Amino acid sequence: MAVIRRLPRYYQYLNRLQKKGIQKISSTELARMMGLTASQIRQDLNSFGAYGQQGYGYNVVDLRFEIQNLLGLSENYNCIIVGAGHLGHAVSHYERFAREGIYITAMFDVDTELVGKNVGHLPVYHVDDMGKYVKKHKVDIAILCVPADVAQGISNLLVGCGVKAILNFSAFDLNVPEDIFVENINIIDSMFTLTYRIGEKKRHIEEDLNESMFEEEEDVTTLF
Amino acid sequence: MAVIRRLPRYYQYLNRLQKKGIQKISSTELARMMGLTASQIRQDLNSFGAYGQQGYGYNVVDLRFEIQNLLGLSENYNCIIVGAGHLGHAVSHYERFAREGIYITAMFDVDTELVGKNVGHLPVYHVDDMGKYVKKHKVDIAILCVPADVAQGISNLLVGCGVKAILNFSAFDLNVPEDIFVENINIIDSMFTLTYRIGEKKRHIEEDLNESMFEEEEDVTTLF
DNA sequence: TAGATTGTTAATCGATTAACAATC
DNA sequence: TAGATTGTTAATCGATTAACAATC
Repeated sequence: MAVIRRLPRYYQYLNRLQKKGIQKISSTELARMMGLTASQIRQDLNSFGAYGQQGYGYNVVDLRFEIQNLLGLSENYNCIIVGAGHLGHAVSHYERFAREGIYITAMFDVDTELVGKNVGHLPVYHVDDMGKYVKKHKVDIAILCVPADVAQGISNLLVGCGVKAILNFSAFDLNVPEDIFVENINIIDSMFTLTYRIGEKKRHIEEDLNESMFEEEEDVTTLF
Repeated sequence: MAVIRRLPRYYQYLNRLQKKGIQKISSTELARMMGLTASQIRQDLNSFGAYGQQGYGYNVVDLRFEIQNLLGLSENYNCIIVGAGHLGHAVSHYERFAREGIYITAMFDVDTELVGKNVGHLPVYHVDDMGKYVKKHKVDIAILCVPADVAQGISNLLVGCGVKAILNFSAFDLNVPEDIFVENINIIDSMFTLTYRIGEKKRHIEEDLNESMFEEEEDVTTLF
């Protein structure tokens, strides 16, 4: 799992290298670029198959292609956004998804102000019609942009009608059967790791200050 | 670091328990709720200080308060959003931040259509005025909602004028001095871990099919 | 062939889990 | 006191790093 979470980043960097027209890359060079160790990169890539060539390095185009395959990006995916609020709205504008074969085809909401209208190029339907839509269009992935208090209910609906995976932006830990994949993006929690680190740094500085004050005191006693 | 990433979740669950009026919680019970082991919870909490009481468990109110402090949430933070596009717009509507003392006070963009206007209750200023604003208002945290190709440039500006931490929504790995904290939220990458898992499952199913076909063949040979 | 760099094994490190003594 | 549950040490597990033989 630790390796899998690095795969999209490998893919990102290889895309850029390819765009720059760079043909080969060594684990050492890629490590330097990505802030990893060369050893880890070789270990990671090798765990999926020997994509490199001794004495040469990795062929950028080939490796990019292999990782694209590993990430399942040679397939197409149907996708919906549930929750047509600001966040759903924002995600609907990510053009990158379509370029990787991930097609967002509709949005769902309960707000009658929104239902029937279009958000960007996407139609907004009522959540009541979601089950039928998901089955008819064989939706693979749902992007959940609803408030925490309705997230579990919506999730149950989605699972019930055959969605395979959920990208969950709600601040609620969904309970799903183990064959359904959930990826959580929790903006609040991410922010809290920042406030933690700012606070921790502050505590350290205060500690150091106290220590140096203590040292001064010791110096004073030494005087007597 | 692994523990720190769990802290916001502990905080979340303890908030809910407190709201429900539950007064004490054992590591076993909390573990069940959160899908962790009781051992891990005791280890985690103990690494910050002995907040529990043997034979009783953890006092919900006290523990919640301790974790709130650990997360630095007894302090206030000034925060800006850079990039007044859909995503910046969406984040500006997160009311939870203000309730935890994280005050978003302004947005910045280069789009002259947006500059001077208001997005929600937030004024949108030009990025050229960002440095002055950050210094004047002692901005601690910047939420970066800009395209990948300008992210590093904006990051340099922010670091240069004294921002302590960046919540980075751009699909670009920022290069910052080591005393600046960056938390990445990469929606595309998160999506790719889902497509990976869907693809992996598919591969497993195909494998199993091949195996059972192979077994059948063996059965046939046994017949002769 | 010599140089470079992978693939792979072994060593290290860190995080999780198990176990139980301490103690409320 | 007995029961419950933490705090803490030791054992296990997994992930990262180091090292080097294989080989292009």
